[in-house]
Amino acid sequence: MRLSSAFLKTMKEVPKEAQVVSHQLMFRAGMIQKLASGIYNYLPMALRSLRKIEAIIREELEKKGCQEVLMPVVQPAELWKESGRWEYYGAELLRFKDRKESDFCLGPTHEEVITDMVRKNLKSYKQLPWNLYQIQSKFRDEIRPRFGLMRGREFIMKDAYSFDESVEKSLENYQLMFDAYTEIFNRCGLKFKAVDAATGAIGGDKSHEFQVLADSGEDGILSCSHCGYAANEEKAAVKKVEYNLDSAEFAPMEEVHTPGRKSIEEVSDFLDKEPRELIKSMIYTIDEKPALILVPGNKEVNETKIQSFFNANIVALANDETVEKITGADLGFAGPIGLKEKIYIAADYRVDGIMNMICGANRSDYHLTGVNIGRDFKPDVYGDFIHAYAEDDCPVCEAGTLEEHRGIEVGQVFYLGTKYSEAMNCNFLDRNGKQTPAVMGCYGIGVGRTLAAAIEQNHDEAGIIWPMAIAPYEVVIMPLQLKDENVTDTADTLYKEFLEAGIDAAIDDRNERPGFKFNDADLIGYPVQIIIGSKTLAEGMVEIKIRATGEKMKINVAEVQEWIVDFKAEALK
RNA sequence: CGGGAUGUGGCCCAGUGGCUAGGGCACCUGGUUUGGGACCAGGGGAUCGGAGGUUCGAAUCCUCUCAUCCCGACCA
Repeated sequence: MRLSSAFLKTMKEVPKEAQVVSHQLMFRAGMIQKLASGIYNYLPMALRSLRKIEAIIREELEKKGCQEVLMPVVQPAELWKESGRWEYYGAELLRFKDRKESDFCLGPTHEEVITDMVRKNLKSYKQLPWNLYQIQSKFRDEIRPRFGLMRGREFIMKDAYSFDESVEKSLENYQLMFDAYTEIFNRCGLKFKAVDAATGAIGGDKSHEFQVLADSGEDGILSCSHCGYAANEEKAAVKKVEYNLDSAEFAPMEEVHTPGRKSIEEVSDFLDKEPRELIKSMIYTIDEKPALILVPGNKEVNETKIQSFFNANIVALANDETVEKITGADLGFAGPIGLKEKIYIAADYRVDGIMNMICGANRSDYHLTGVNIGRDFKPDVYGDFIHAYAEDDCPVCEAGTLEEHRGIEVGQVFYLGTKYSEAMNCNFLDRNGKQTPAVMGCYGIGVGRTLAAAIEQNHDEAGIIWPMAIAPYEVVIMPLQLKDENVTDTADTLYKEFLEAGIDAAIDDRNERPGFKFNDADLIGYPVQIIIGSKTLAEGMVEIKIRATGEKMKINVAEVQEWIVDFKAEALK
């Protein structure tokens, strides 16, 4: 590319709306332009990098036997009604009607469409496995788009869907994709962690996220200091046995007057007890059915864990009216004993270890003390319902504690099971001639977010520092004195040689002063700058600057091409 | 959706009742420059987010509205 005619405008100043580094640098380097909130034009520099990421994705997926397809952005409501998601996907799904008043939506993801596509072709187990992917624009009407390409509304995503005849085969596919993702992000030059993850609205019950480590990341990751355990903080398990207050014996259960004391702090202060001796009793609505969740008073309820434990679509705190109806008391005095309505009681494992606990009495201004599981009540089920935090003990090994990092989720793999294939009758004849739903997995990579994450992880005060594999151009040739024909001729010759040698080269032939070109080159972040100046060239040399290290060297003109080919090969290893 | 803030040329900002709305960056022309975002001179570009109102007079005050950003809730 000759920069003199490039569609490129760099900026010294940052638009004030750009808050994170990747957003600022992409603006300044002339890579993106905002069209509306969370909706961007990708300019040539950005698109070149995006295409390179896509090429890496395609290569690695094809290696694993995936096949590329392309599905529509516009999807009919019927399919979404069939899967049940038309109702509960919520406002993030952008819906509209066509001229015949039929309902449509812009695809935020493609489980419905692919399942429909596959069921029309799938007859026999002999056809499987299939793993189909596409790279395409998605639209999600995010409540609060932010941080440029990190959380846009329209964004480029690679989504893949696997179909297998059995759970075992599906999990094999899951592992193949896990491995492919590891390759892909390694090749993109990113430092990342694969972590246990919650499944959210996609459904299913096994998932990993690929998190690029960066302080600006929106996700918290907890990983063990000792073993390999790592999980999204919303999913991170908590070690099972933690509390055993070890009281000598059961105390009698008594009702105590606690006027106006509602919160854990208020009650524990008032009764002069530790928060961990109290039981936090929260009434949740889980897919519209109320349930009581019990956790130790010093812990926080984790709604994500409740959602996956109950395999629920929607989990929310019950409204005040519901709580008062169920407890027969004001808000703040709920407990497991004496509820006016019989509802499901789910207790965190750690509640089991607490003796002579304190909880709400289901009577306004009263709490119960000396409550004991077994004698006074019994939960319907136990589970892990609390938030994990940094410095908690590792749930897996004996030695480690959890450490927190920030991460940018660039990819996620899900084992789905038969959630969609059953809802949408995506069946095949198995080895015994029986109709069986296909076992599915789905796998996403945010392509634009990967680009943004790469910048978050690779930049300095001057600008972007592209990893070689995803740089828009691998090298920029910078003739400094355009009036010196020796300089311009040498630059042109090298430029042609580079292109012939398969090097992505740009030539900065703009009539600008050297300082301007240096700053632009640093900002745009070409991995290598070839600087051609009259004085050095008179000695038959050109100067090379390596962006990542700042290292500069002089090299004979005749050796430049070989050098750059070698340097690129080394960088891509 | 709750809280906070901001809309003045492509970008950053000044102007908070009074003349023809200013500066810097960017852009165009001419000249001088040419190894880390040059300098001088000239020039083009704005119905001050939009609508309504108050006023002799509104970018400035009031009402409504739209858009954008931040925090939260929410979210593969």
